[in-house]
Amino acid sequence: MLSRDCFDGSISFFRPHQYLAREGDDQSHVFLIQEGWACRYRLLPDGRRQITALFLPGDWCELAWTHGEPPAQPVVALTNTRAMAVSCAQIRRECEVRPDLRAGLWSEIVTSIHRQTEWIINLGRKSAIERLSHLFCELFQRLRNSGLTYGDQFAMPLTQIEIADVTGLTPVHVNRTLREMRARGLVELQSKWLRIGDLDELRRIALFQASPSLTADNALPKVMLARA
Amino acid sequence: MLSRDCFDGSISFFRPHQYLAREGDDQSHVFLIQEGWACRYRLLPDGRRQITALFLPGDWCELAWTHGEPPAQPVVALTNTRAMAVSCAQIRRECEVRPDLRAGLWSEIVTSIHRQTEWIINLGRKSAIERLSHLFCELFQRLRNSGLTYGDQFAMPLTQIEIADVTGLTPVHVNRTLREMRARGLVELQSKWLRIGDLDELRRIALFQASPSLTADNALPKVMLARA
DNA sequence: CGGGTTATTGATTCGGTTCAAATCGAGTGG
DNA sequence: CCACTCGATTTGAACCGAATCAATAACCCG
Repeated sequence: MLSRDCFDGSISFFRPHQYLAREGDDQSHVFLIQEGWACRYRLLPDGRRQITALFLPGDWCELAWTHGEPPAQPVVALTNTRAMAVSCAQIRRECEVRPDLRAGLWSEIVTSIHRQTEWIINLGRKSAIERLSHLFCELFQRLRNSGLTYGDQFAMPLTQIEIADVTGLTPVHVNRTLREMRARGLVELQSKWLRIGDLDELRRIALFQASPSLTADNALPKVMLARA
Repeated sequence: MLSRDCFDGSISFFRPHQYLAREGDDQSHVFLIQEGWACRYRLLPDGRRQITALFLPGDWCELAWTHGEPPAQPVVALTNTRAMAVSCAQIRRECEVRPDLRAGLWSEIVTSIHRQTEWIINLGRKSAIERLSHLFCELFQRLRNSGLTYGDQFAMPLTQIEIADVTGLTPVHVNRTLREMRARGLVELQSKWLRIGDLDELRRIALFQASPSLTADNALPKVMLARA
């Protein structure tokens, strides 16, 4: 996993609600999340909010920035977060001479595109319970690939408000839907800890299809930057 | 514009509903769309459909495939389509020796990520009229950048059913919303031709923010592959 | 303890869906 | 030129999933 490898960069810490990047910032570095969760989002003028990506341990926070593109949206920590700041210039420099690194970064960005595509399907065509089921399947899979699940459970720091902002629902309806899911034995969510009651059924409801590259697990060429 | 440059590859033609790629295909080439529209989509078991990307003239159809990743979703032509098939192997080869090409492809993929992110916001948090307004703003901007608009009009081959599959609505409600938009003088859509009545108002309703890289227009490093 | 988020539940409303049917338009063939 | 078809568009009516409004309870942290 990415987070266990050695990279060159300084370690940064963030508190909940603290910005990793603001819209339009001149971002000279990207982050490799080591611990904690962060998200990027868009706030509409009237207060509606949509979270457009979740960053979990092992994720790169915004490879898009590496080539000079400024952040299109703010990125904010959801929990206490530890991340390594890696210089964009360094990444570009290393990429010049290391085809394997280029391939690895490419692969990471393709993965993030797949995830976004799934979110589009989720938001466009699924019911509330399908959306929540999908979200939990995705989180379980991502965290499991990073060794951050414990049996059928994992730490789930999102509030119901944040879950609503991911799934395009209202907090009230998230609450009701969670109650139903609990009643049906699908999942149990309490004190920031999520237990999967019935993974198969959850996947079925979510219409979840494990992405090929993730089932053939860790087949993804993993990105490494040698310590300078 | 991409479509006017010289690339190496054979020209393919597709009829509406014909596949450019199927899910999981071993895709040895990508397409540079020269004329016509295509889309990628997911079909849910019960028939619900969500279109997850639109490919217009000048677009690469699925740079994600270049590094061996098979298509995660089918891509189908929406109109008669002419496209150049460019070998993935050739792209990878050229990338090895041409940093400018790498940068160009990177920039293209970042643009597509931004578009996907906007769709997530659209589907997650916007009303029907806001979604349609956004879609039309996006199409207008993309086509204008390719010189395919004529004053305040452009060819819009999508049926209302397809518009529904893009915006996550039902065809019936798309129809009603279009009627309202027509009544308010925002847009007029007839016989596959769309006229923008009030672009400023349309943008305001859509909560549309022109992407920075697109307003600084054609500032994007344009991708070129020399004819071999 | 106290104040502020977060979670929960009820009542009501509403945007959008669903079902149904009529209309329109472009082909196609007689 | 007309009859016929088939898809796309348009409109109506009833319904429903989720939003909204409102109020309380639980929790967390300083």
